[in-house]
Amino acid sequence: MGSTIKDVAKKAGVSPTTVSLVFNNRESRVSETTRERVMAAAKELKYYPNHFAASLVTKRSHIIGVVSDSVNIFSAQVIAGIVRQAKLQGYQVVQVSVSQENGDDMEYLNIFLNQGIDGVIFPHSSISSLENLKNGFQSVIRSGIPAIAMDVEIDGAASYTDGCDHIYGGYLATHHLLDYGHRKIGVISGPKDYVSSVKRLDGYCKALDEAGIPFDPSLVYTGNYKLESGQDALPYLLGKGVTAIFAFNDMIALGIYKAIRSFGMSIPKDISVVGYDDIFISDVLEVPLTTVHIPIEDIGRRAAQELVELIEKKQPAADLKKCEPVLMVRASTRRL
Amino acid sequence: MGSTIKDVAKKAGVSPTTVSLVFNNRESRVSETTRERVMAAAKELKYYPNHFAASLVTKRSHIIGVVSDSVNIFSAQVIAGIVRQAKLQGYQVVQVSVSQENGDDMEYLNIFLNQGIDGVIFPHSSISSLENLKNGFQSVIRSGIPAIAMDVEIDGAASYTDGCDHIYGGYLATHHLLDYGHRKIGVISGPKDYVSSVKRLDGYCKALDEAGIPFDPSLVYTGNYKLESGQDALPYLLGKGVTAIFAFNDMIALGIYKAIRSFGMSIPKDISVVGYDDIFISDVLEVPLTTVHIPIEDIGRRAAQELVELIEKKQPAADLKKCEPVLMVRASTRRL
DNA sequence: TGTAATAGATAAAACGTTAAACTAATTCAT
DNA sequence: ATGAATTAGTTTAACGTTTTATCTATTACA
Repeated sequence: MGSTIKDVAKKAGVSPTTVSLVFNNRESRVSETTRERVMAAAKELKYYPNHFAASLVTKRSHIIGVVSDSVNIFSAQVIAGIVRQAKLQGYQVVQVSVSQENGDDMEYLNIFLNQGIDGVIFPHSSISSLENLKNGFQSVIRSGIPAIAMDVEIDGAASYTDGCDHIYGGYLATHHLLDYGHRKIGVISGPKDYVSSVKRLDGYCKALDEAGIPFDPSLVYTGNYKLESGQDALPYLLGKGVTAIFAFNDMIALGIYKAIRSFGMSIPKDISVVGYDDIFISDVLEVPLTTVHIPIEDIGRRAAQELVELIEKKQPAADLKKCEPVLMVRASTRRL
Repeated sequence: MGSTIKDVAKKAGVSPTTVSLVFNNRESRVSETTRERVMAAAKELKYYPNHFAASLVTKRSHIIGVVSDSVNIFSAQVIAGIVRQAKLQGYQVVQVSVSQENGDDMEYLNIFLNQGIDGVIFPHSSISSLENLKNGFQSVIRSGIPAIAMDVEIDGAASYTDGCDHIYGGYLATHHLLDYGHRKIGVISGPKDYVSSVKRLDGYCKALDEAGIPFDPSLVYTGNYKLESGQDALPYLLGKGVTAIFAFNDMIALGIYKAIRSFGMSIPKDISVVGYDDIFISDVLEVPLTTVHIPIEDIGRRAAQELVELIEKKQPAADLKKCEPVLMVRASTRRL
């Protein structure tokens, strides 16, 4: 189709290697004047490097994979961030879908890896089964490709937990409820292996501790970050006599909303609710949701940045400073 | 890294060409016995073809691009469908993000195209500015690469409108409201150039016509499929004295919800609302939204299928039969 | 029986790039 | 003035496929 490096070389009166050098910014190797000559020739011939050819020899594709078997409103935003950051750093993002149904998908993943992907991200809760996630991740690790599993720690490998201070986030939410006079505060968490969930719980405990309230494990319902968790947990927690609930993400909070309605009760009159994430939905509800805001897209960006670091420097990035969650007080919590 | 076609050839006692033949399913060219021998050798050596090398000579990458500058809950689902279907047909999907800010992004798009993408999809409302969408699309078309712009018709080119019968969908929604006794029914549409919007309006008119009610253009507010449209349009339509509103998507309906609340009014007491799309949110609201359900992911799948057809057969797919929207009657509409 | 057709396999030449090793010319330190 | 170091560039050989044309048996046919 287009013109090749040779055409440019000929036109500029240099060797193909020189053209290559120019396009790969090995500035030290080529003088300013030839550099300009080459660029001019390239522009005139509408030359764009053929990445496939380059990949063939460099063994580097500048492509990273995002593995998922489902998208939700949260992971979609994370992925958007990954895509954006990747582009900035000269990488393309391909979405590798592994459908949860059939088991041979990890085989598929392997094939995929062998096709020259530079690195892989398993974004936040985008694989519905933890078992699958771990298998997939381990399979990638074995293949020697840099990989990052967001939010899940897997045998201390190149895993990663997003750069947000979720202990603080959990603290904020809980502190707010305590401040409003609540003493029995229920929790609906995410899965136990999710770092985000563990940390939010830490923050919850910390706030409780500060207020001199003993931690009661029976007030913690282990959910799965999905709407159903909220629905299922509500009756249980109501039974425990809580006056407020800290939902570890907004989807769970929505589940509470849904369930509370079916009981003919209302928020925040009968119960106060705090969510987490601040997905756009929060302020669209009849009773706007009080929630902990985190920069979701940034989290994706960080992951991408981290991965590129891993790919190019062969080592984890010097830790970026964590971003601070901020509490958005809206209408779903009330003073006792 | 892995083994090459030559290793397999050696092990199987055949030439590399033969191995290639086997892996490209040129069944006619190789006997069953050698075929098996080759496969056995390949499996033993864990051989996977190197796509970059292949692409270099075939000029085909088996990669399709999805161009977007933003994701929303709807487009995310569409994209998920694209990814899934693409995988099924042996294609990978890369997300090309074009940020709305700077104009030289179409330049970026060009570079990208020259890197060997087989086809491109501009999914549903994933480019925020129509102008940008058209520019981008045209730029792709010029480059000669098969392209599909979902929902927008662009100079009769290889564009595409999703396989849903939106006229019928618009009819369903309107008919429902008429059935409930509403006579003045407002509309908040999507952008004028969106096929989905035009069709839904057609359906609206058809239903009105059937009921013997003249079409009143002043009851149609042109929105942009976003929440703000709903908020902005509500006062206007209320002023017109409508008793019901057909929002052309659920986001608009959410905007109505938000605005109505601020007026101290309520749904469906003061006004009936029908949405469109049935994004998951619909039944999570305090007043579950009556809406027209369409199979969003399928729409993505179809687009992918269509594109692959275009790529491989060089012609539009024989038209797949359109999918039927179905009305989900919930609580946001009431009998007058 | 001899020739034509066919099935099955292969050799060699691309595809467009980069890496490694090399050369020539210039600069620099002593 | 001499040799070492530096700068700017080139030559050559990969990288792992597919394609085209070619070759060799084998089978079919008259």
